[in-house]
Amino acid sequence: MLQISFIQTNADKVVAGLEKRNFPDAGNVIKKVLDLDTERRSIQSEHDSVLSESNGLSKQIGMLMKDGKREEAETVKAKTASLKAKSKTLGEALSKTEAALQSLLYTIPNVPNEAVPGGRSEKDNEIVSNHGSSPALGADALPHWELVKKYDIIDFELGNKVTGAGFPFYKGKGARLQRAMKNYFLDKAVEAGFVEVQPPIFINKESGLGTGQLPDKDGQMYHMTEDDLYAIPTAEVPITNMYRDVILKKEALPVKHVGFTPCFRREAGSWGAHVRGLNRLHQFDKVEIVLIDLPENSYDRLKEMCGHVQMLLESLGLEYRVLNLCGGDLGFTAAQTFDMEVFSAAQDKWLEVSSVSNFETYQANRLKLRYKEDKKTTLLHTLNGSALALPRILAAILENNQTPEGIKIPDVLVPYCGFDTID
RNA sequence: AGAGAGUUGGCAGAGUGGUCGAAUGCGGCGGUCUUGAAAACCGUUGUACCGCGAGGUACCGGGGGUUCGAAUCCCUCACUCUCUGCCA
Repeated sequence: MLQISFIQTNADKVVAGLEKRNFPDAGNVIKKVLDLDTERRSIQSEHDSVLSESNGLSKQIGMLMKDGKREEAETVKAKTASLKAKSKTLGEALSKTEAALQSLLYTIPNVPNEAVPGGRSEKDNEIVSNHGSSPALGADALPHWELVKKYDIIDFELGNKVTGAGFPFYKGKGARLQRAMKNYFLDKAVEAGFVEVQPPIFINKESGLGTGQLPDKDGQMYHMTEDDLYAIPTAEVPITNMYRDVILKKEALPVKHVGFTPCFRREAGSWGAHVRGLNRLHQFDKVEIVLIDLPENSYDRLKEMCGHVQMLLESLGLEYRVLNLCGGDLGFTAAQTFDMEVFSAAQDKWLEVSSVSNFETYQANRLKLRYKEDKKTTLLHTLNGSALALPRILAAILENNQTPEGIKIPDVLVPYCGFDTID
């Protein structure tokens, strides 16, 4: 969430930023925040001074008891009653105000970076660049959901039977190709200096709050009520939360991690005819890169991470484009996001395969992730990106590389697969 | 899952109702000494909030309670360890 100190000194900037996101009634919401904060401070001052007085009396009582002056102690004790009542009232008022401020802050998204274009929806995203090209497919070209049937490499019906829609089975060369991509993506990230981790795929409430999935996206995660755990929607959550309540030494920066996990998304309300096959799933595999660094470096790091993702896409020979997300399409916690979309030729569609974001201090403030220098602690910047999400890459490879002889596996994956054609 | 024992500052580890935000040791930082280093010695060393400041408040696993006063007593939850059970 946003830092209250930042809002205090940059109220206009915050309001303007929120308006760029089309956040409703930004001016009034920010005013409410500032009012609550003023109230909080005045209550705390008063509360603290009552506590201070009461602490003083308690100490007096202690000393009197020690000296055996029991009666004098009783006299002082009588004085504490009114203070106690006062401190109780003030304490309750303080918690109430703090809670109100906190929950209001939780509803406020991050302020977009200046380079984020204005706009309402994905239609307004800025296309930064186009790369590569897709093959001209014949009229008989099949979309991937037909191809996977033809070669029997993914079984959606079986998934329906065993679990439900959006939980496919990968079979034979389909499963092996998934495994190949996973290993290839992990190896490339490790080469780029990301330290591999294999995190838990369930997380607790604190972690959900730390990276901002809670309370904002409560309904989008699978929730196991028996143990009050959530299935992760992305490895970002457990990996970034490794650093919750951590004060890093400056020398430890940048922190770079990569992890492979399945990701679980309920996708409530976003199901429909336009999301066929692998385009949208409840469970999918993803390799995620996470980076933590000093505020002054974070936008350079964002570029580096985008560069890494682009290198992967180029090595796979896929046509892709880079989008600078507009304010209206930006995720709740992000200050700036670049999406990478690959062209899936047979369905004639761009598929988002990576989303690389800088959260600036928004997550760090919730996580209490800081670094220390000369006795001063400062919030760090967190970033993450997909590198990459597997199913949509698979969809594009299947469609773009289909030939009469079968589906050609990109050269870089052949050593990982052990075969060069799916036929 | 059952029984028992625990959870204290970066780490180790005292502290069982009152000047305890917390002894001591180690580590870290600064200094003295040294050609340099080590050793020794001296000093310093948590986080957040409020306050212009002086200073104040809170935090001893989380939450709640008893009390004028809680690291210390009570309740509750989580986690760790030991034994038993179960299990990839």
